[in-house]
Amino acid sequence: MERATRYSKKRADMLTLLQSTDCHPSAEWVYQKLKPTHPDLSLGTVYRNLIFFQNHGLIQSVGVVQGQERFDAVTQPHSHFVCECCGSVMDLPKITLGADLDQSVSRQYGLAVSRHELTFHGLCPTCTQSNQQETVLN
Amino acid sequence: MERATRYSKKRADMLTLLQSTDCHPSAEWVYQKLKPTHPDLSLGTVYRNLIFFQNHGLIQSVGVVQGQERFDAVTQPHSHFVCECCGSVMDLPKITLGADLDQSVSRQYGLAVSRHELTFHGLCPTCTQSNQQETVLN
DNA sequence: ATGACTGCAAAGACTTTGCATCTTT
DNA sequence: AAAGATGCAAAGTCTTTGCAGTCAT
Repeated sequence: MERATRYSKKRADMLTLLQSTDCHPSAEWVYQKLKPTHPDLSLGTVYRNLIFFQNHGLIQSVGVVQGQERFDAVTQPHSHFVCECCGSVMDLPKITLGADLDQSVSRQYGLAVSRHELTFHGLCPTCTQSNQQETVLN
Repeated sequence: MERATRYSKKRADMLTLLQSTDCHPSAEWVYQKLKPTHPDLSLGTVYRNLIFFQNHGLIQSVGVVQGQERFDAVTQPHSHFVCECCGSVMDLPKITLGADLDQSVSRQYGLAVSRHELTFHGLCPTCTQSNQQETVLN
């Protein structure tokens, strides 16, 4: 038995918002962005709809960055870069590994692989620059 | 100015423990394992030492799985598999991408890449089996 | 009318932190 | 003796959840 799903303006706007940004939002970010147009929005609703979208395959978790879970509405395969300093997450669309890798791992290790995630860590241009300035100043 | 570091039996035992397991422990796991030999151990100390080890390059975070941060004392490059059902994390030593990939991303995107992480998601053999049993029973 | 969706606030889970005490050097 | 390491408990952050009211169908 599936649970029926009904229309909700807030949910609809939330999905549109998620699909129109590439910043890999956190719950808090979504909440703040929607607050102006939906003054009575609740953070609980944001969390509940994030779970809803995940269950329906509309978004995926990109993982937890600096304590906050981040999400991505892009379903095409691509990699991510996470800045260890400011926590920004960016897409690396050119870097892909191919879905056959999942099958290869499945076979080699006897696992039921459903997806993979390739994430690079380091410093974004902005943070690299401010780190250098710090070095000069000290 | 660096802060001096002094010997501590608890810290030493904690590192040994981390280095002698491949289960990618959480803070809680470490705490429970050390409790028998260190009855007065505090969870705060575990967290503080995990940060200490990270700062000294002795362990790395594998990310947050089902709400808990997991760590790895293996420094050689390798990939991971995370079971979405039970949260177990296993090494995939045969699957590596080569460090030149980091440099390639650095050049292509103008980022200071320090490392990458390749993680596969799916169901481990145990959970695959119990899921099938459920299906049969329903 | 039914049942899904939401706001609100409380509760939960994990992690961090302040302070007094103990330990290493 | 000085300064790092720890225990304990309180506080902090992010997320989940129960319940009553609201809204879509």
